[in-house]
Amino acid sequence: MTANVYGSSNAIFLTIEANKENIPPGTEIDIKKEESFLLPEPRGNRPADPDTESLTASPVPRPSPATSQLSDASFLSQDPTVTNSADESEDDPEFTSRKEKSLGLLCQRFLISINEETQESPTKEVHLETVARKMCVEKRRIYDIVNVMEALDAMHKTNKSYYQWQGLESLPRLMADLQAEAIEEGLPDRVLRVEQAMCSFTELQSPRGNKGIKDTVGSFVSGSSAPTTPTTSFEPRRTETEKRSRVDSRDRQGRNSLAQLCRRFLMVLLSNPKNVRKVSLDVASTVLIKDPETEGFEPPSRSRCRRLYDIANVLVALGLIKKVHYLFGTKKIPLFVYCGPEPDEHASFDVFQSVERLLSSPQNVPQTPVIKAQTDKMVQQIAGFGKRTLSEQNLSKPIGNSPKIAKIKSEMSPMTVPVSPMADENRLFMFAELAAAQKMQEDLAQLSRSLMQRVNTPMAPMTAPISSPMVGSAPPPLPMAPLNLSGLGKLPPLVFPPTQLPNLPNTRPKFNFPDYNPTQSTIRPLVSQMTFRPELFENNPIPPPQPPKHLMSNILGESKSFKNMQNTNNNNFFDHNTKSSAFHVVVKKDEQQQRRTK
DNA sequence: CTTTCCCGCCAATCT
DNA sequence: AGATTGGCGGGAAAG
Repeated sequence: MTANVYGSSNAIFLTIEANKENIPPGTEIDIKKEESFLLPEPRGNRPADPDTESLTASPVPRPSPATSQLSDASFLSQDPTVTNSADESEDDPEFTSRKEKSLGLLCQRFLISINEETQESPTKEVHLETVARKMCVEKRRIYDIVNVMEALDAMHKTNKSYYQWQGLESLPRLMADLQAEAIEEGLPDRVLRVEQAMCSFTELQSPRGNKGIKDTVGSFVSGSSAPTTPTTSFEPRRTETEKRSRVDSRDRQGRNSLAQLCRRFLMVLLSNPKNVRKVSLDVASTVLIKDPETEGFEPPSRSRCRRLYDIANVLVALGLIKKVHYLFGTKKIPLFVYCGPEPDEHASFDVFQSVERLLSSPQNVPQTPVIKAQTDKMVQQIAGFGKRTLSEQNLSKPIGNSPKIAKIKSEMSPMTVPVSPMADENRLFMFAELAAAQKMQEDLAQLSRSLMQRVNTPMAPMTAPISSPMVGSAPPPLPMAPLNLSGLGKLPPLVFPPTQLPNLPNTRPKFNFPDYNPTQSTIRPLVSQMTFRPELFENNPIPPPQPPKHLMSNILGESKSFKNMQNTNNNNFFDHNTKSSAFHVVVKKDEQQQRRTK
């Protein structure tokens, strides 16, 4: 009696109570698509913004011709799962849903526009005004995207309102740089500390008290860190204040600028080894926004975090990261998972292909007729663009003679890239890997190995490189290994659950992505199940956690939910009769819509 | 209710 | 001084 269905027309989730024994807390589920790709919710009458209207120059009149008509609510019918929500079917031709205006979608349209613009300009220069006009958005919005593009070295300013498009082919290299920079800066270390601090917050809040051992539920987030680059353990060699700012000096306060934030965000993700590159929103925001020395581990203010959403939306649109949710008790903790190109100085990346695939996926394409037509067009253009401009260096010869808009369904180019049996959704996000796959595949193990050596850190009980093929019945590698990091002597050890993970069938293909393996994902926690030992935390330089102010997921303020939970559900954190069981699995529910009643 | 994030004010910078 | 950029946070939509 703990499954509850919720969602809207475009995304339905089924919350199922999981078995505490079988499904580790924090099981990663979801696969909820990013909003940018969800279909717009037809909402009827909008209140009609009282104030805003008048004053602000709303440069962008109404909905763009392209999107204006998505009034058509008929698309709703196409999702049979949608049974609830009586709020649909309202349509107002005038009304543009919020989702249509999302930064993510905008970003994709931006790419299209850039394409068109650069076609006429051999110098690849684009005029922002023009682009903005073409996209029917106000210039301000374009800046958000441009800033991120700048951070990715995809474009740079040449003149007033003019930017030169440089493309994202060198993204792998950029990633390699960022990764190196992150390591130099000791970021992995920092991330780890923040995670541990968060962990302690969580721990303390456990209504069960924290004496226990296995009391950490859903533990902390961000799954990342640990094995992570054994990277840890290096003192921030501050030798590089200079390279710190690759984003040109014009950026205002640097640290808080969108561009800077974007790069650092990627750095945080890249602080982890392949396949374990994920961070929670709160950890990310704390690491990125707060000052390591002076601001402690309290998640930053709400407003300071908003930028992170902007960045994430753009990165999602580019297919560089995806967003999933990790369930922690009643909360869904957002995790950002890196799925961009593997850092590699020599590889090349094809964003357009990425976007193409992204858009080609029926699951990510809003299926409203209008939107669909729109995205189809985008796909076409992108396909063309990609061919024209990236042809040579395209690593993805696989698609060679492929149809421009290949409907990349479930079996998306299995012939070109070794793909493990994974859910479509999962596979969808692998496109970036796929782009550079073939070659990379062979180098991976080696790369990661060399990286580790380079960092020269003891690799504790981690028996095999994360990227190594799964072997027979060996238990899948945990995303985190017991820590034994030289630089963290003062940090309390993290203890893993003693229980053995069930063996997996030994039929796994040679090349797989543990993080995305459906089978595995149900038995292995995305984020560790580490147990935090407060008693070992004593001499820790890290400021002891203050009275918890928030839940993991609620970095933006106090968590009322949690308070309630503390008060009312105090003695049974795992109360299975509560809607908020600590163990829930959110399953994207597309096919069967089992509304359960309570 | 909480989370996400669009919108546009307005200040810092540039021309 | 006017124009560009872009930090920032209010508040509404979405969940």
